Amino acid sequence: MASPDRDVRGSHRGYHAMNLDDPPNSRLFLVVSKTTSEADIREKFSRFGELQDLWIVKDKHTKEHKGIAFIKYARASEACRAMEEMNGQPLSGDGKPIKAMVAQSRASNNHRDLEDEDLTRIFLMIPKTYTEEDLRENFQEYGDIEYCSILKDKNTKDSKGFGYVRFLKPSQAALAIENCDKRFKAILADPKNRSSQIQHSHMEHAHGGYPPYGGREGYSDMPRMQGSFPPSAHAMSGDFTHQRNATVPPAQTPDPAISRCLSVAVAVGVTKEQMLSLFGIIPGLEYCDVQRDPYTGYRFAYLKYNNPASAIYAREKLNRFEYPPGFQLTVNFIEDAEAAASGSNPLGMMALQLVTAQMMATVASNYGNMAQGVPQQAFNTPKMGMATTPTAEPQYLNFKLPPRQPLASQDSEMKERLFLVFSGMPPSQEALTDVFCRYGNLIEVYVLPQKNYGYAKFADGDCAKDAMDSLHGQEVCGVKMKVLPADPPKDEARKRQRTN
DNA sequence: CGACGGGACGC
DNA sequence: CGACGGGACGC
Repeated sequence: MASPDRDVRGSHRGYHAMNLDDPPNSRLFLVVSKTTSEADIREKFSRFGELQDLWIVKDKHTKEHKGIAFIKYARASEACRAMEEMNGQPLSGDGKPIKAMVAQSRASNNHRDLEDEDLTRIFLMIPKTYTEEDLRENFQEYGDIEYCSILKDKNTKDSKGFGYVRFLKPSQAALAIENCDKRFKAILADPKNRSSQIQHSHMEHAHGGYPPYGGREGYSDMPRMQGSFPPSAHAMSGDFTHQRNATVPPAQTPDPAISRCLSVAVAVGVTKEQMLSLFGIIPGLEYCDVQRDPYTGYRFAYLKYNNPASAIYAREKLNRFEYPPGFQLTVNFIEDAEAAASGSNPLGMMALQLVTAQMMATVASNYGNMAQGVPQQAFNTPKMGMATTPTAEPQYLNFKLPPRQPLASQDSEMKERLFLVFSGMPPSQEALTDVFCRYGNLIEVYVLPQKNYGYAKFADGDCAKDAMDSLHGQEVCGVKMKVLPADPPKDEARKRQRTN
């Protein structure tokens, strides 16, 4: 018979246990025939994802079926897919097409129908050096991109570090928001050009009502003259920015766990095939892939041998090897995360993602050091385009730091936060990152703009304590630094997420 | 046209 | 003393 109802059984419990607007746009408003039952809806809608709530609106007293239902999915992408597939389809016997639309948030009293235009454009923070093409290359994996645009200073043309990506379908934008690197801080963009948009509703966090708008004939914010307009999959713009990979630092020798897996920081344009032929010289190579950090654009290869000896030998022979000429490979051991996931395919996928995240973190934690011993001019070329522009830091501190350690994943839970105070102009974020990562499990360190203090977030309490014990009172780049346990964060309501 | 549900379980 | 980051689109 029908599918089991494990998720919706006892929908009242669910209703009270869950925030209906979390995540935003995960709820659908259905207009159906008055004869449609819960079972009818469940049968048709459960295939799109985890149905967390299902409710048919009935008159409070007469219990009359009003031809309206609300369903909630775990994810906005599921809700959007269901809408895209089911809107306009007949559901039950009478054959009348139903309506399926993303529901307005419960907090909002606005009942304007949400249009695709409201749901297909995302807004995100990007490195200042990102181009529209970089954005496209990073986000096309989530769907059909209509265009990418980056906000730029009118006069200097410098990127302001914000961008927009317009997808063709709401589900694609939702997938991008759900799955892209956290550093993008991607959210659904507020619809543009909704004339006299209510900017400041009296309601606290409601985003206020948008007056109705006319017409769906194309979106008015579409940049004219977008280079690669039709959504296509020619990502070969390999020319993005990786000069700096030519200058990767020496590999971290100290005591990385010996494993069969290696990461290799590589230059722009290096292909999987090239890596295969290079590392395939050593017998036992069983996996090779070249990937790119979606945020920084760093490119690196992931290699796995079928035995540790081969991996050790490969690193021995190829670390700092010049390839291609003029570029030095940086080869490091990384954890064999796949071993932890015993067997099955989905687990293998997760493991690979873990490995990937770790590699990215490793590269990220290395870049602060990349400028060392490198001709400064290498960073002044217009094509440079990395996330940040490090300045040469001959030595951060007056003692020898422990070896670099990979950053923790951006998703990991913060276990400890340190409060940093500088006696003068704080060192760059890159330098600080490179210093604090040495104690392991660093998530992020940042300094508040125009201030002399900042925070270092760790995914591990012991690592944070190590960092504090070692770094408190030290001079970093000539600036005295205090490192103290941070007070609990001021709990302001959550970062704004548009909920309509 | 078609917009919001009473029932919780544990400090 | 030193306490909480960065968010919006020409006309």
